[in-house]
Amino acid sequence: MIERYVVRYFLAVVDQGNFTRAAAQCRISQPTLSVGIAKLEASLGQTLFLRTNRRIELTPSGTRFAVHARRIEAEFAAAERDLQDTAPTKLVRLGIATTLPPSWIAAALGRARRASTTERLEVVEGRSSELVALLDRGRIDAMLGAIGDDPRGRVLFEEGFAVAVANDHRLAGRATLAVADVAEETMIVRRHCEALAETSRFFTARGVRPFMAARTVSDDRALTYVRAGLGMTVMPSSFASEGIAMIRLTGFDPTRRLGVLVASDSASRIEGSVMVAAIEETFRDLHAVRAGADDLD
Amino acid sequence: MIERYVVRYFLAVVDQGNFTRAAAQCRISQPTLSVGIAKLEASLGQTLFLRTNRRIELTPSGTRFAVHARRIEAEFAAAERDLQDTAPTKLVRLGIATTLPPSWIAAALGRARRASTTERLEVVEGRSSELVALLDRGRIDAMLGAIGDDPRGRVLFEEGFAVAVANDHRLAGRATLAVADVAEETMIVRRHCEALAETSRFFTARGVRPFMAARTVSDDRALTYVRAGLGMTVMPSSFASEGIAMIRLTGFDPTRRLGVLVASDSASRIEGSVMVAAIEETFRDLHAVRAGADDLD
DNA sequence: CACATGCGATAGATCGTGTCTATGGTCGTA
DNA sequence: TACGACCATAGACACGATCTATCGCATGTG
Repeated sequence: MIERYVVRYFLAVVDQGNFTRAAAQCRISQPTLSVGIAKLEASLGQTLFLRTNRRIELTPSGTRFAVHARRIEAEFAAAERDLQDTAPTKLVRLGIATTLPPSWIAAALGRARRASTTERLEVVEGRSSELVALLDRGRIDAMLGAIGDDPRGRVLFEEGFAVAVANDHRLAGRATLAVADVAEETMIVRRHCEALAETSRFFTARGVRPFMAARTVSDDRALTYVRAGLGMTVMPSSFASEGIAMIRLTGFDPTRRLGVLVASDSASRIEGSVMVAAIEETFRDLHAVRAGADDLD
Repeated sequence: MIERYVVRYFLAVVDQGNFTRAAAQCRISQPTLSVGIAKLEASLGQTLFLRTNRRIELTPSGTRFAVHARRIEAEFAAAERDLQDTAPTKLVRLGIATTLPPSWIAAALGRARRASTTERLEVVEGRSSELVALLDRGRIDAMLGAIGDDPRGRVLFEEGFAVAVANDHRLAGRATLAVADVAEETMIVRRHCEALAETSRFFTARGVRPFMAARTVSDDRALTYVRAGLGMTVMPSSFASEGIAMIRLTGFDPTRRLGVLVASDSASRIEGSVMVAAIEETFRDLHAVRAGADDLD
């Protein structure tokens, strides 16, 4: 009996023309997809793809099946859409970590709003660790932020940390910085930073103790200080912005894994959420753009 | 994400108007179906059925979903049919136990032949135990016969054993027989009978030792002997036939479970087989008819 | 030619979840 | 009041969808 998931695998291969990319699109591993297609072919008694080593080709049977597959998926989608429309407005309580760039959050929320009128979004701010606690207590349905290696989480991307200096700073042109370069510099402490502990350990281990000119829990404030020339600070690479140069510090490479975490008991409600999907998409896109522009991580 | 199997569950409920019967139709347990429907409703954010205690009713959303569900199933079916038609003729090597009534086998094979022209059937005869061995060695794809409590098997029905006597025998009119009734009778031994061991144990345990007038491995021969008045014999109830009366022997109630067993490695090839399905159907029907006509088991 | 790279298939282990049995709750009916 | 018909819930189990690791096979590239 053909199940829907293999139909999705099949269409992914048709769309991507390649098993590996198709697997990525379905968010499964390549072997899983391979097995799935094999199973489909077995239960139809037909070969659907010709695997020449350079590219995948549809067999005649494959082409024929593609028509049905498209209709099947379309019909599922139609059913979901149709029923979704009349579903009572559902509330998604989303926690968003304050350590995400505000511009990204703005973009994501805007896109989420445009994505659906049948869902209401309720945003709760907080540090990632606080949000996880809220999630466990059932106060929010999902969270977006640093998720560490929590097995329940889905990673959207991973990013490194770098030193933010003002564009007119004497070190602004440098591609990388050594510890010695910053030893005599003035720094600003972002007290809420996920990598704060690791940062101070990094410096003390190397016998370096820069002067701390300010301590803040606001990223905006920290960036303002940097732009004003008060000092430099360590931030996630994604905070790159106007008037600021992000420079990698050699030997210092903690990373944070940004992604979503869904409360197990609200999983079914969140699953089909267009808004959450839109938000995830936005973050992935934004990261892709940034990663293309410079490659700090 | 709605999977196909829940759509099938949904349609079964719509068709049967009742969770319990729907579960039976899907060959799953009632709780499984309950959970499945609940899952479907959750992921659509809609109640699909009104469970009043006496009957199940579709909600408006349910009615709407039913339209899509029907289309989805139709499309899956169309895909399977479409591709099946051009699939290379597939060979189903089916083992059939000799302890099944020949008339049933004839009916089943006839219906199987009419069911499909894209499958070829190769029949191997043998005792159930021999067929299991062939199955394990990969020499046949499936077998039909007594399957005991093999967990791999699907039971079609269960039947008891009874004493076959000629219609003109002095005991022919009796509803049941006691051990004493047959103590002085002449019996015919069906050496290949699944219940042979149990039968002799039954008699010896009661200190009864009927005269054995013949030993045979052919059911036809045994029936002929019985009709000819040579003696009586113990057979599965399904062997009831013209000129023979089947009488239950009180205190003697071994049963045999008739069903199909599919080789695990050819499961995918057999799964969609129209012929195997037709054969199963035939046996179920025949058993139902017989069970309705008389109730020996 | 040797080596690297990209891609799909296979094998074995793991884990999620579909399925089961057992049981409870709620109506109707005798 | 007891019983039967029916669906929901809970906990256990088992299968299979999925994963990681690895192989084999082509095709480039120095």
